[in-house]
Amino acid sequence: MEQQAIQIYGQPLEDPEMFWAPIEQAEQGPYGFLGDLLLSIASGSPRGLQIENFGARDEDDVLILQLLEGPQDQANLNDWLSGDLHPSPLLDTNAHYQTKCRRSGRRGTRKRRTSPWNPMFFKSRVSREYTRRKNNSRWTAKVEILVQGVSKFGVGRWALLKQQFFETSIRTSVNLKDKWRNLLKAYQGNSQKTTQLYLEPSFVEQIRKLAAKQTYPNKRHK
DNA sequence: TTAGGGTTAAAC
DNA sequence: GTTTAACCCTAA
Repeated sequence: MEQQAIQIYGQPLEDPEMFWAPIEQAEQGPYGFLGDLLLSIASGSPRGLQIENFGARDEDDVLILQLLEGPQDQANLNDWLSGDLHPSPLLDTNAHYQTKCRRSGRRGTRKRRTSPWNPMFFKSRVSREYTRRKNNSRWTAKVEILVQGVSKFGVGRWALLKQQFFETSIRTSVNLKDKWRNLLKAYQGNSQKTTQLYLEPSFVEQIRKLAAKQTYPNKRHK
């Protein structure tokens, strides 16, 4: 089957797996953000376009906006990128970020790496760090669901947990596993004084009990 | 698919 | 400069 090359600002997109960029929401939320626009690409062709919410709303949920399946979708893609369908700060995301997305005060949702989505970027080689790493959105309320899932399925059943408890979440099964490991590091045994995430003491106790009952690491489940 | 070491950016 | 937590890599 023929594959239409994807173009952004007239530049052919090489072969990244994914790009992301912030998009503004029409009505201002706490951070003037609706979320991140993500373009998934597989084997040189667009596979999906979605919004990844974070900050302003539930940072874990993913809203699939549109699946890009046919050649006609290139037009839709261009509309999205040019801001015809949605206001987008793609041309100067850094300024956008600095002025609108900065949080002050103690700890909060982590900032994301500034989006590389601009013409300059596309003229040069696409680097791995920008295409692969989606860094640092903080876990918040969903930690409770993670613990609930672990208590139901046990430690190590991450794929099952993902399927049952985090179906629409951006968190992957590996993310869930990593988060559990971090929770244990933070709350198991020793001091809690350097822990960044505050959890209710009773909730911390719950984690400790689970950890004691079922130590990590655990043996593999196929 | 999971366990566990490694890497990174934010927080301190 | 050090620590924390999110994310990456990959053998088995």
